[in-house]
Amino acid sequence: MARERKFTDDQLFQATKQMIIQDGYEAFTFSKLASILNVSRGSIYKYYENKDELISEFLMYEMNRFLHEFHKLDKSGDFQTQFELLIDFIFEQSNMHQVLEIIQQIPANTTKRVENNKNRLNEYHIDMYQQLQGLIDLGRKENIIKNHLPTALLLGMTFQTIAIPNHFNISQEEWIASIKEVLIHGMLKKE
Amino acid sequence: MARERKFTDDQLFQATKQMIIQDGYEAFTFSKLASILNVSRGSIYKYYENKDELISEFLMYEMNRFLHEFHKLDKSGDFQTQFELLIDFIFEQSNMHQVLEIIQQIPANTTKRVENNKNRLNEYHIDMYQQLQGLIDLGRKENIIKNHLPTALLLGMTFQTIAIPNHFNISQEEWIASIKEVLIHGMLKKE
DNA sequence: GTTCAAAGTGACACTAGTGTCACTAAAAAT
DNA sequence: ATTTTTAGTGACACTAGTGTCACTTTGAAC
Repeated sequence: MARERKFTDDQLFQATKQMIIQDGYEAFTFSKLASILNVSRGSIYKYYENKDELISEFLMYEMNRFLHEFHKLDKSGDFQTQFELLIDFIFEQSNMHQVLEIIQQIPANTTKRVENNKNRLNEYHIDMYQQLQGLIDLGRKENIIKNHLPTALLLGMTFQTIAIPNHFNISQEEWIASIKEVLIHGMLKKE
Repeated sequence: MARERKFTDDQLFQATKQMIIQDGYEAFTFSKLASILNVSRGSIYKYYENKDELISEFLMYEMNRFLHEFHKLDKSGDFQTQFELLIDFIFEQSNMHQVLEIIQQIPANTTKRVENNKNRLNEYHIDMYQQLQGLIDLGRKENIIKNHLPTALLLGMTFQTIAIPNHFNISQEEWIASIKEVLIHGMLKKE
């Protein structure tokens, strides 16, 4: 086995996540990462040829973790129950939103490993989207969702809610309950 | 007046906008800007000490333009009319969303001119927020908005809708109409 | 204890950006 | 035509990052 490693993949990915969530893709550098991990920059190149490769591996890792949690969600209730569980889940995994946005920023023209990861990330994304589509379809089968609203919009609006800045520090509980209320029944009182 | 300028502020801001919308704050460089404007990098330093200063001036310019348009909106109708006009307006000005996000990314510890601009941008932001708050208050006075929903959330959800990716290229018209429908009445049919 | 394979290092050459400044160019004022 | 004033230039020194590689370190296997 030879020499012991000074850092695990988990440590590396955790540090990467923190850097990316805080400052975004561009601000991520091997230098900063190396200093967080207390190793020399050169040692990271033993495992990743460059930044794009490292980040694409990180995204695979995060995506796997996320999908694993996602699949554990209870799929037995009716539409509204499952929809509310989904929103709770999205808020539990709130920084996943920032992580997923990074996928778009990986440039083309890199190594095969990166291209490979990008393709697999896309497949994962489609897989997840299909499951969510299944949830909306359930609502349609129950005949409670307005027929003319596009599925893509309903999912988009749902996911986008986690990016709304809560400047006034309204409690998480009230915040989430209000989001559910608006998405499901709208902001206006019933006449 | 001496020698003629090779580029106007408008040209400079337009090029800046394009670069920032396409690639974000970090990717903006004096080198690229200079090459778009067909001047030497050095000449831009005649007007702006550095990137932060240039971008903060650009944001002032954009914000002024945006607020000017905003103030022209018809404020005479009832809540629902004005709200729908607001959403139409937001989509007309859709890249303003990306522009506003840049404000957060200007670092601290720069020149006084930058600090000054940041403060004024904040004031503008508050000004706009108060007007929007006025709109929500109108809805409350008309007694048609559910009382328990926080104003900040309603505005947040409204503004966030422009960032929803329309991957399936649903027509702008249908997209906006659906957003209005969900925000106002929710995704579920009335029982 | 020797060997050897993998982990880690730090110096090197390179790139792409920054900010400055003495200098040149051009248009307006005299 | 000369002067003045401002616009613009490009070379210079600097910084912060990249990717590489010969070399050192370490721990397990023999």
